[in-house]
Amino acid sequence: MRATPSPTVAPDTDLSVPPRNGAVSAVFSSGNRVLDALPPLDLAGIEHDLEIVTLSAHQFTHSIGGTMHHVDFPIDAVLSVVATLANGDSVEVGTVGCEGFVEADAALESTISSRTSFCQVKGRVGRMSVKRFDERMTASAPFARLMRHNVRATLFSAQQFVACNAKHSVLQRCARWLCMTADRVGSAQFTLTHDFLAIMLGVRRAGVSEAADTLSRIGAIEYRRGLVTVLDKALLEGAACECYQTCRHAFVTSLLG
Amino acid sequence: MRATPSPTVAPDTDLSVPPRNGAVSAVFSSGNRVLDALPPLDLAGIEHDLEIVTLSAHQFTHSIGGTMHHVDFPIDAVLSVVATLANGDSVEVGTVGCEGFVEADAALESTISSRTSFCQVKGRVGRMSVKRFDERMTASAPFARLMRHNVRATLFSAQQFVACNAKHSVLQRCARWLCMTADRVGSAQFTLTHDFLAIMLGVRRAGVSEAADTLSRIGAIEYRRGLVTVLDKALLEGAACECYQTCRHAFVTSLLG
DNA sequence: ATCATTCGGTACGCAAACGTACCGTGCTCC
DNA sequence: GGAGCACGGTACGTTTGCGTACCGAATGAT
Repeated sequence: MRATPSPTVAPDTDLSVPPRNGAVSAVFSSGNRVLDALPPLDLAGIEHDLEIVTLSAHQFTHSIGGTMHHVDFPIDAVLSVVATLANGDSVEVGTVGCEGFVEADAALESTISSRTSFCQVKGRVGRMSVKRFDERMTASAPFARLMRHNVRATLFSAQQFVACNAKHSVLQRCARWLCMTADRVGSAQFTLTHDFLAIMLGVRRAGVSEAADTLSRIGAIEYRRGLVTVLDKALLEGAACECYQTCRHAFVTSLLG
Repeated sequence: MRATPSPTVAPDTDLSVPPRNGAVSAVFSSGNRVLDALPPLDLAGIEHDLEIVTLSAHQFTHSIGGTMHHVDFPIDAVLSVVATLANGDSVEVGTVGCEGFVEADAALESTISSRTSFCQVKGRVGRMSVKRFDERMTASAPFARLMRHNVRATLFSAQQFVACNAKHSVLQRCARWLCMTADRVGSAQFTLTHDFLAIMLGVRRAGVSEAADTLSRIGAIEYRRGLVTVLDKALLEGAACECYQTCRHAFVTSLLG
């Protein structure tokens, strides 16, 4: 499931996938950083509320306007939240990996999905029913606080992308996206076609191909038929706009309570 | 304070400024639609928690990273929430009028402002201390619910702007902004320089001038040295992208409980 | 009344990104 | 092994918007 990590991606990057503890560990670890940031008492029994679901690429998890039945806490899957415009174009408005959950609405006293979400990079999520989620929001102040802080980071990120889309180049945004996703899958390698990244960024497919070519030439990535490999994370970060670090910081902070 | 309404802007537009009741009315009305959507019991005594502050144009209300001392519920002022990029450019990531409040962070268990906000169109806000805000969040479930639903609409809007900035033209975005602001000030006339709108949209000043010229030619607006007048709202809406209606709908819905 | 400043109309060349298209290659499925 | 398809490299002309600059008009200050 997990690709061989590239030596240039530190396995303990703040937002990368934490190792899941086996039976030898005294403390349960879900693999999702938000849940794992809970105090032990508030994490207690959470394994019974989580169904581990393996999502395949492009599988939908939430539909705009639909009733939200469950909340997904990604482990090594990466989900995309998209907005669909009147002409049918979809643009990614948020990416969620092990540092967050889908959807934010659940923490805002709503049971209707305000956006459509789907699996961008295949992997596992911990799935919790909205009922259980609500019960925990009510019963556990630390749980509620953590979820709300995560929503804050989600809002912050969306706001950052507003500015990013207004001001930064296609190359910068491509690099940013790849950085963010590399952190989230916790691996230097993941599947992604130019076509899909183009849709997510709201640019041409050819534009992504050009950017990918540039990033390959400088030795930051390698691209082979839908499979990206991050060869040099530092170089990739250098090509990305500051939005990568800014958003990353927002999520790291949100986990600190 | 309120300019003569243009005949083409309905005075009872959903998001426009509601009339403030005088002593003749049995029910207190704050002039902010979120607060006024509260059940009478939960609105009780709120006038003692609100200080009516008149903001002048470009006056800051919240600074990124700063401690949040108060929450502002606009009455006829319009506030802008901006993101500042590494090169110093500021881009508007949210606009708040009588349909909302600043800042969302207060409803997400945070007392640190995650963004900078300032007054875009001069007018009044109802200012509540964070302490009182928190007390009401705890004491009144309807209050908390309303605030959280408002945050949901704020997040939705930010996400919409991500897609909007990726896909819509300067003309469409200018028209959208003017529509939104006209609703929020509840008047067909307000002060705004091309320069400022350009900064907010993240485009050139000259680009806004061109768009304003186009909108003037079709008879949608009139522009005179920092003073816009919406002559034909329907025409203006026609020039705007769908994001105007989409976001408007999100906020209207958020007020319904 | 005069002056300085703010604001917006307009224009120039330029760069980024667009829409589109064509084609080769690698993969998958018979 | 061959057919069909998905994917990406590349290229064309076009459009949009950028950066910049200049100027005149309206406004406000002295």
